[in-house]
Order: sequence, then structure tokens, then C-alpha cells
Amino acid sequence: MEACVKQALEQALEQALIKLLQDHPDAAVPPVVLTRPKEKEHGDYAANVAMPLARVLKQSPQQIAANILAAVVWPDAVEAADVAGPGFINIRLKKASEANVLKTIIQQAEEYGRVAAAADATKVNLEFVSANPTGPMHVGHGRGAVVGDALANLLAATGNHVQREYYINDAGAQIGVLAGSVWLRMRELNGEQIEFPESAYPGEYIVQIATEVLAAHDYKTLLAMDEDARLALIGQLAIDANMAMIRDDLNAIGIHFDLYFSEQSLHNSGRVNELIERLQADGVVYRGTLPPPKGKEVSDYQPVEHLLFRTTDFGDDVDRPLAKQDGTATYFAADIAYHYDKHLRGFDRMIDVWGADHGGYVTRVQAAMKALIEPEAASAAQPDVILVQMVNLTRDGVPVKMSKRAGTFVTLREVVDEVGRDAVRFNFMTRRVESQLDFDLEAAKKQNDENPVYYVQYAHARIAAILRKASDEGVVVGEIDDVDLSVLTSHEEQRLVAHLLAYPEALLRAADRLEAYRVATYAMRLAADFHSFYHKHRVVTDDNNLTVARMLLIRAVAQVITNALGILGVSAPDRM
RNA sequence: GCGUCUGUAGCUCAACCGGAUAGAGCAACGGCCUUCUAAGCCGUAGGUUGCAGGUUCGAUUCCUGCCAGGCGCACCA
Repeated sequence: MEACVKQALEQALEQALIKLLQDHPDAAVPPVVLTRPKEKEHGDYAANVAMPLARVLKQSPQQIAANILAAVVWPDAVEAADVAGPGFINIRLKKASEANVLKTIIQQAEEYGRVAAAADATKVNLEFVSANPTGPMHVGHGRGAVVGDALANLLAATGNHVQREYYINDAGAQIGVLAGSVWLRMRELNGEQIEFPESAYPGEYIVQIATEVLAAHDYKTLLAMDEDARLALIGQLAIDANMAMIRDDLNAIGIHFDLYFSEQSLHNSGRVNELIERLQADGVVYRGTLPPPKGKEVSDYQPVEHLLFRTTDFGDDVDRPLAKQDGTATYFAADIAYHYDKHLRGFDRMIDVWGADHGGYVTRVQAAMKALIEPEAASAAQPDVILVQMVNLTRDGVPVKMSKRAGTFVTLREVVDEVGRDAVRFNFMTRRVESQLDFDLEAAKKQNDENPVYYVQYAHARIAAILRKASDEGVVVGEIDDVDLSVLTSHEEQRLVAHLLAYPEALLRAADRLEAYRVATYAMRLAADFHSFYHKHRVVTDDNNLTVARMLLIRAVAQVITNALGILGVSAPDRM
């Protein structure tokens, strides 16, 4: 298929190499990886395969490259290939076949660049956000949410079945704190004078939940209830309220999940205990005492006996508790049960998007899955964990203090409402997840060069304006197949064509590395090429052939911008 | 102390699984709107890729050691 010229070229080179290396059984065929040279004199693609072979074959890279060229059978799209520099093979594509991509793009529209998922395609489970249902999401959650959602889009666009999943941490001590906090507010609302302990959640949303609970339930009945039962009831109501708020906030940035998975359900159904029993039967669990943690002052450390999982046998630094002092299961135990459940549900691949503050947790989960799953299936059960680094929120360069207690906590929702969904999403996608992200509220609102989202959207809006203009002037494009694209000869036009041609490859590479930010980088470069073209050439001219060809070109650019922004969850407006 | 991520132009970041002359935007300076959107374009200037070694024909990229910063380090999640 034309959709990926690169792969066809790589295959052709590989065939030539196999032929060439028949006389050298000891020499392994090196992987053929094509790159796109920065300099256009170096052709459309370049291969460096000859260089690593120089030592083995005891020939100069140039000589080897020449031999490869003599043996290779190129696909039709290739115009010429030659040896250059220290031994590169530079490949030039036929102009016609390049420009044909414009017709392909127009015909395939939103499908251009996409690979449809076959029935037996990889089933990916992508867990992201998973913010605790104890309060509103902050900006850091937002970054993880946007990264996870874009990655889900990207994987779905490159031939995978993707399930988006949110793991609700609706069990454990924090829920007790949440329920207790709401109950205190309820009593306060009922006229009691309450002193709030340090441990209680201070947010205004707690008061709101308290009000809602009071409206729906009789206070005196609650008061008369057994304390555990009362807190359980209030806790569940608070979780529901918080999850409703979180879903609402996620909806505001256009994120939807296929499944919200409750941690509590794992406890209720006995799955967590079953898992612990299974591990005990496997002999990887023992009762023991952990040494005090290093490098951190733990004033209340007590050498106490725990039920420990021997994760050190599977690559971890220290064994991990499965049960707390009071005998209830740890979060870790439930999380193993959760990942195991995903495995049982038949996913071929699991991806977890976590905040960097969970980095220390990766090894133990992977160790646990190694212990649970037969080696043959281990790769599918082993989660790929993407750690998203922190977001530093600033306003005009001044750090925004994030303190729950001081009430200066900035929620994701506030940021989205202030700067807009597209700006938030795009800004979160312009950096690699490994980099910490400085997010400036004022810069994100600016509609200029400092804000790449408008730069890309502006290119799309400009194209829409040109097409409106052409329509007003009565330009008729006619049959696409009749359009003569050979008139697109300028440097700017050819750059655009080459860039459009590279879109499917860009998606595949980004998906392969689980790096959705590359799609944003791609979109910015394409927009830059378009803006350059725009300033040098007019689309609507007296020359009808040229006008029609250029209209096809810019329609294709607009389509690919739309597709790329679509992966990122950003809109492509017709007017700005 | 251990683990992990980061360190590239004054600032924010790229650099396509080791490739050809390390690139963009902002900021600075100089140009471009009677013609399809100036939320734009063109140009100038700006670099010992944190430091020191190593591997390689070739290192921002891989390895080792330092330096600096972020995150994490039992019975929370």
C-alpha cells in the first residue's frame, strides 16, 4: 500500500541485503531503518545499513552501499538512489507518486493515516487518571488524563483495540477520612460547634457533599445509626458525589472511559483474599518484619510483623506487605488483584499511566505480575508503566502555591474553564512525559506564538478561509482524478507534500514508542510549512489549473491537521 | 544513603530506536499587511549539548563516575 512507502523501501533493502550476505553466513542481516534527511539534497529517505557492515565485510561502506544498490529491486515509487557521504544510501521518490498522496488524503479523509484494527488485533488495556475519589482533580491529574487519552486515540488509530479504564481507589483509610470529614461538616451544618482536626479534608466541596447528604437523608436517623454503618453510608455517598464531579471535569476536557473499575468491588467479591491465598499456596508469602525505611525520618516506626510478598525474588528491592497491622489488605494487594483481573479479561497488553510520585511502585507491581503469570504469557501481563512528571503551575512566571490547607489549591476544572480545553490539552502534549512541565496560566491564554495550539489551529482556519474565498469566486474543482498535480513544483509545495506523506509513519512511530506528544510536534511542523507556503504563494489565481491543484494541496493539509489534532483531542476550527 | 526522571541558545522545548552543518518558538535587533485571516511570514544574532572519562568509522543519543534539580523510599493511596 502506498500508505507506507517507507516500509516498502525497507523491505526492498532487506531483500537486497539477504541476497548480498549469502556469501557471508557469519554476518547477520542488520535491521534496515530509514530516516528522513534534514537536507533535501540527501533525498527523501536515507539508509545507513552499509556503515555497520563495513567492519564485518572488510569493505568500505561506500563499496558495500554500491553493491546493495546493484542488488536492490526498488518499488515503483523510487526515482533514483545513490551513495553519498560516508556511506549513506539516499533515495529519491518520483514526484508524481508523491503528489498522489493528496488524492489519497482527500479520498480517505479522516481515515488517512489510520490503520483499522483487525478482528484479531492487539487488545490494549489503558489505565489512566485514576485520581482518588476524595476530592477534585488537580492539574497534575489533568496532564496524566490528557496524555492517557491521546495515547488511547493514537493506539486505536494504529490498529489496536483499546479499552480506557479508570481505577477507582474507593477503599482504604482515605475513604474513612473522607466519610469522617463529611460527617463533621454535617454536624456543623446542623448547628454544632466543630473543631476540625488536621487530618480532615478541608475543601469547600466537602461542605457541598454534606449539604447534599443532609438533603437526601434524615439527620436524626443517621445520628442514631451505628458509627461504622453511618460512615460506610456517608462514605459511599461521598465517593459517588466525587466521582460525579470527576466525570464532569473529565467531560469538560473531552475524556471518556469505557470502564470505571472499583477497588472496593475486588474486596467485596473476595478476589483480593483469593489472590493472597493463591500467593500463599505458591509459597511466595511469609510472615516477617521489614527494616525501617532508609533516608527518611519515620518517628513512629515499630518493628512489626506483616504478611510479606517475596517480591525480591522477582526483581524488587525489598519484600512488600500484603496486609496491614489490623489484618486488612494493603492497597498493593488489591492492585495486584486488579492487574491480574485485567490479565484474566484477555488483554494482550496493559498500559498504566501514573504520576511520577508513583514511580517507586512500578517495580513491585511488575514483580508481582511476574510471580503470578507463567513466563510464556508474562509479556502480555507485564504492564508498561508511563510515568508522567509533575506540572509546575505559574501565573506570569510566578509559581502558584498549591496548598490544600491554605485554600490556594487550583483544580483542573478551574484551569480548563480559564484557558480553554484546546489550549490545556495541546500544552500538555507539547512535551515528553519525562520532562516536568511548566504551565503558565497567562501564557496559555495568550493567542500568539507563545501558544502553539493557536498556531496550528490558525493554519486550519486560514485554509478554511481560502476555500470559502475560492467558493465565493466560483472556482470548481471537478473530478479529483483529473487534477494535474505536476504544477506543484515549488519548494514550499513539495515540502508540504513530503510532510503529508510522512504522516502515517509519524503515527506508527509515535504509537510504537507510546509517545503521543510526537503527534503534536508533527502538527506544529506541518502548520509551519503551511504558513510559509501561504506567504509565498496564492491559492486562488487566474491560472485555473494551478488554483485547483493548490486547493487540493491545502485541503489535504487541513485534513491532516484535523486528523492529527483529533488524536490529541483538540478541535480544528474553520474560523478564528 | 538507595531508586528513578531531568540537565541542549538568555527563557520554554525539539532533534525521527548511534548518523551528514544540533533545530523551532519566546525574548533582542531589522524587514513584510490597497491582494485568500499579521493568532502570520522573512532575515540577523545567539551553542564546549551540566562536568570528566569510555565504547564507536561516527555520541545530544549508549556505558561509568561526578555535579545540580524534581519525584519516591514499611504498616497511605
